[in-house]
Amino acid sequence: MNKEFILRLTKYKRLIHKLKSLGFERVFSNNLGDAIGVTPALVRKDFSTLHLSGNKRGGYNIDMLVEEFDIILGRNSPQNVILVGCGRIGQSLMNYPGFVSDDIHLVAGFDLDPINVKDSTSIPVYGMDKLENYVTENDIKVGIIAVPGDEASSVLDKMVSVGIRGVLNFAPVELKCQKYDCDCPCVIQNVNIGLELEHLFYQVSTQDTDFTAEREVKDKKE
Amino acid sequence: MNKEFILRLTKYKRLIHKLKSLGFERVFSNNLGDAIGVTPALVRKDFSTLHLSGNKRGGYNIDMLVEEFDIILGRNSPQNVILVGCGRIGQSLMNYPGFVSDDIHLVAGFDLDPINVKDSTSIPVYGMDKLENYVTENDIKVGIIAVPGDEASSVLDKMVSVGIRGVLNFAPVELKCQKYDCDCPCVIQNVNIGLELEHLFYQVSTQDTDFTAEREVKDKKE
DNA sequence: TAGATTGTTAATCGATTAACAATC
DNA sequence: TAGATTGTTAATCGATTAACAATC
Repeated sequence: MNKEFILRLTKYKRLIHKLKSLGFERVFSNNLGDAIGVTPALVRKDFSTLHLSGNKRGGYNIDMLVEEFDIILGRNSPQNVILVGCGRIGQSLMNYPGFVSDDIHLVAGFDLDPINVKDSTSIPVYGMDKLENYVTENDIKVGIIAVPGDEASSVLDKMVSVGIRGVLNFAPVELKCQKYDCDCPCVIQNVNIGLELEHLFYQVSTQDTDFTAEREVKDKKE
Repeated sequence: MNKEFILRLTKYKRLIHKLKSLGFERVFSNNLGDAIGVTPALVRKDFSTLHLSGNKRGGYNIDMLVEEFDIILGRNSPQNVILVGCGRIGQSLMNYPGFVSDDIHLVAGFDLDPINVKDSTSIPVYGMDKLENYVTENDIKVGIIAVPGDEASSVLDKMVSVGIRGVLNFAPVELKCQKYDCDCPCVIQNVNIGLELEHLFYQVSTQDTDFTAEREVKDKKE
């Protein structure tokens, strides 16, 4: 539900997998908290919310956690993703090494431009007309958009209409799913590189300068 | 300070620029709130925090807002960024169209591998040995990391040591600035594509299924 | 047993919102 | 003036944390 909460889940899961590979058999809430940067109380609260229980003295069983987190995070169903837009950004995603280690499979690419429709990599690239069939036949739920900004919105509509429920958008426009409004059946995550950089510039410029000082002055007044 | 707050600032700024280009001369807190999806009260609070004041009946002056936001977000100093790692991801960033529209200038690339050191695009690519000189001479504060995961950490150290204060990391490892600990002089923003996709899978899988239901049952008990 | 750790409740904290006096 | 909008205070809300009883 909550974004921070989901982020923690993913971190727990990764950490737990690492601990298991190191041979740990149990772990305490304070270890987990230290490692992901939260208080032990929050770890226990989160686990309690997820109905994961530990032993009053022995902490949490690693094997149980691994198993439960795989269920919670849907790791037992295949993590298949398609990509729409196989230009430069799309092509680098097809070669992104992070997917392999995360057990996410980029299974197919789609593109309007026939120039990009080729099997230059190990991932097949089809024309947009094949999208609907592929998605329904392979029960794909998540897709990546890597098309130019002006095509992004219509590509999104198309994807939603064929059944995609989650979208990671790299096009430099902020996409929202408007069709079904609030009750939108598609989750969209925008990765806006320009926006991220603007954040950074702002943070760097205010890191140790007047703005912080101004706020402190203001805070003291209160 | 607050991440949400900074995100809003960037949204305000973009919106205000758009409104100015449409010929608006003033705008009200409720217009701004509607457009960026927050309450008018929060808009007024934010503006108040930033010492931006409006007229009791005439709203906020667009020209004033444009000018002030450019100052607040550091838009009057050049938004120059360097890139370390000019492999596939790096190269697609060099061609990323979002930078142009955001007025961010990717001014140079650096790479360890001499194969990537060439001027294939309009942006020059240097060897890593040139990094320090370039950064100091051009007073660069922000950089992008697009190297393989196992090189990311040492590249970060190098960048921080030559004076980079903000980093956008595309390597599939979560980077933290450890050297100076909490008092870290470098802000790091990790763009972890695998993590984003995992979020999506999780959200899609729980969108309308048991987990939400379970929580609701639990909430009712309370 | 004594010590340690969970699970949960109540307190805290911070961000957002509602409400309204001030005023253009 | 009457109406509309700001600026700010107090209330609300939700998430995090502290604390501690239960218990292994």
